[in-house]
Amino acid sequence: MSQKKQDPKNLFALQKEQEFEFLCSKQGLSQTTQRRMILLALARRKDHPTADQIYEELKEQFKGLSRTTVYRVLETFVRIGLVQKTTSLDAKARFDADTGRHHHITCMECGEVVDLHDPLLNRIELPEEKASGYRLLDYSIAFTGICPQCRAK
Amino acid sequence: MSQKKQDPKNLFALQKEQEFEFLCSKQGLSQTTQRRMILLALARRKDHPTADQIYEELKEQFKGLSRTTVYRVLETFVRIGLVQKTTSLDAKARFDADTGRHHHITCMECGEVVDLHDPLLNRIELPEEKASGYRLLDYSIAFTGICPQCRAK
DNA sequence: ATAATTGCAAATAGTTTGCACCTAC
DNA sequence: GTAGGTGCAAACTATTTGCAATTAT
Repeated sequence: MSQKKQDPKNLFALQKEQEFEFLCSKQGLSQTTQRRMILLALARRKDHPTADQIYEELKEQFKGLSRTTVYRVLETFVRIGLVQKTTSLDAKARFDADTGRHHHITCMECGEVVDLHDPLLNRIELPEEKASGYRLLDYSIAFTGICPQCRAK
Repeated sequence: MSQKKQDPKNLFALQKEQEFEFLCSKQGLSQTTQRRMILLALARRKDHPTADQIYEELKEQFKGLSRTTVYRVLETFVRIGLVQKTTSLDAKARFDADTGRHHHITCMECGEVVDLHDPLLNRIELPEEKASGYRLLDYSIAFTGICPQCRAK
């Protein structure tokens, strides 16, 4: 698979591509066509696509592309810090009987989630709707960290 | 299925049970044994279990319980506001090429996620480690709201 | 009585894995 | 040349759905 690309690369995408090249060399990862395409497809979008959405977007132009590769490449990108996942480590739904405003800490190592109650953090005022166009209802702060057990290791 | 319960109900669980009874009457929902058990199991825990974890915990004591019911009951609880989901509406992994600190708005209706860049929101200081025991690394604020398209409806 | 709820089995969706072939370095 | 990367098919895990049987009100 090899293909000329006529992508409308915006500045951000260009920047990401450089970061990609740098990180690949640094970590000894191959700069494959698939990785480049997947990164550019993601960088070009302003929403937060799922692996499947990226695959659907690319499969037309890049016939041989496999869904598996998209999943694998995206995980690699997360690992090297080129991309981030916006949902929890393991994408299972988790439930909480506490419906009051409170915050969560997710351990980066083991994925466990605990509550954080801190009145100081409940005073954030909802940003103006102007920029987003959304009607904002509530918020919750998602902290990432390392839990005591995992720190001990 | 019907069973006496000798649960170590803490205050919070007791409170939740009352809220459950109130919401059920108000919304014309049946107060089934399953619903009560699932709610108490969740309220008793201080972590954020998945539907499967709740099912695994309960299946010993309540032989006939079905995994399907646990999934359904938890979704019902979320719908009536008795419980909240800590992960995104659809638990698929979503990716973002922007790895700088920024925040997200998720539409409650359609599940779409967009970025929110607001320097004022980047000044939250990481709470002390004392309470949690976690080493905190970063955070992201998850706003919930209704997107412009869904508002229009 | 009757409408809501449950359990079961089967379907679906998202994601991961094993392995042979391919490609970047 | 060779280690790493990819594609395919098949496995797996989380979740949902159709439907008949059961239960709450």
